[in-house]
Amino acid sequence: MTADSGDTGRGRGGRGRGDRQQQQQLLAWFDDQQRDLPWRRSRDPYSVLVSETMLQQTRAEVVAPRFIRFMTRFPDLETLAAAQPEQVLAEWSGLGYYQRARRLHAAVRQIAASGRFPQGAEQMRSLPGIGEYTAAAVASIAFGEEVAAIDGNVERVISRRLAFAGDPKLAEGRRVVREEAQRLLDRERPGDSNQALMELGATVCLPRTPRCRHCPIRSSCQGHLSGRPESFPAARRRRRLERHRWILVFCQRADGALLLERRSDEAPFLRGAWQLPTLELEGNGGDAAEREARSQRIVEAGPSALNQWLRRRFGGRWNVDGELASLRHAITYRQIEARLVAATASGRIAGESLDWFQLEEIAALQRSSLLDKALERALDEVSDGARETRRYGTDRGPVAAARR
DNA sequence: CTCCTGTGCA
DNA sequence: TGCACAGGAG
Repeated sequence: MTADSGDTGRGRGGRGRGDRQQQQQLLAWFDDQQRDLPWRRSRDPYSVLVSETMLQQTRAEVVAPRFIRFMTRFPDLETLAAAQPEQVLAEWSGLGYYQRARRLHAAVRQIAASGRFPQGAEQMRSLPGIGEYTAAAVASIAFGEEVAAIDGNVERVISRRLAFAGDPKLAEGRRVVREEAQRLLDRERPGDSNQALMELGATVCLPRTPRCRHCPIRSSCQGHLSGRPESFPAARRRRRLERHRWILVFCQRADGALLLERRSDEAPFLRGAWQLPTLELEGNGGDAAEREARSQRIVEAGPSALNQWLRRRFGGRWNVDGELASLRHAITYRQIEARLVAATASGRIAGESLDWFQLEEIAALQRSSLLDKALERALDEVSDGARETRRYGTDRGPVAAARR
């Protein structure tokens, strides 16, 4: 549903005249400049499915001879369906990603059993190994379905075309890219439109060095017009920040010794490091009891609940005196928001990974900089007076000194 | 969204 | 040796 009923605008999902012109320029370029690749000689859905599966993981030049071999050995869907998995894997050998070969085989067997190749992208999606991209590619190329096939190349081409500042992998970016890719589809030749965009990405709109002078649609490309096409797509955000909320317990004995806890060797990070006794309220650490504590929201229930939790975890009797400070600490993509509380303990404290240390001994331990940070803050707060400050001195203190 | 898979590259 | 990639799956 669209188009040229006199409107030049680009209402959402609609097509303006400019789109039509870009489509034609893109197709003309593709007709003229496309590489001669073996899978482009047939629109048979099975053949398209095989090539798309191979191309998911391997460059076209490498795939070309292997595709020919594969199609010689398994020329049609029924032949492949009848083959043993070992035969298929043997033919796939050297291409890697054997799980994909197994899924292709399983999908082909399902299709053969059903007696008919699924006619649309939507139906194909339910087959093993066929995701959004592959379904759209096969449906558009083999069946002329008007659906954009978005692979990494298309994502880059469109991001540049729009000078899109966001991350095309994220939900909003995916939507933006899909809508624009959809606009560039020619209704008569959606398969060629899709392939043209992918070809453009593979040969012209290259990741590092776009060759804009060779691009058939540069006149409408915002990235090109911006003068810095290579800066799109925007650098992908690093791994999503993991947020952790911890409570650090500062517990100092009358003789000045501090209670420390050694992190498990199986901890997701900071393995084996000594730290203040720590409650991990949020994050993926902690043992079973700790996860239970989280689920019961014990800490939100107040200090007495915290006392109980400490007793359960470490034994003895606990009394949380108050909050000393809150601090932030970042370790690569993990961000720790820590509340530092002071507590006193009495009775027998249990645990093999729990021990008392004099301040001078701490410097020799394996510890994270979070411990140092916390100790400085804690000693600072606790001293609360010139005499005490001189005694532990955050600047001259053994911990700070050892770190230098 | 987050994880996973092998591969290829730095 | 660790990370980026490129899709699919859960």
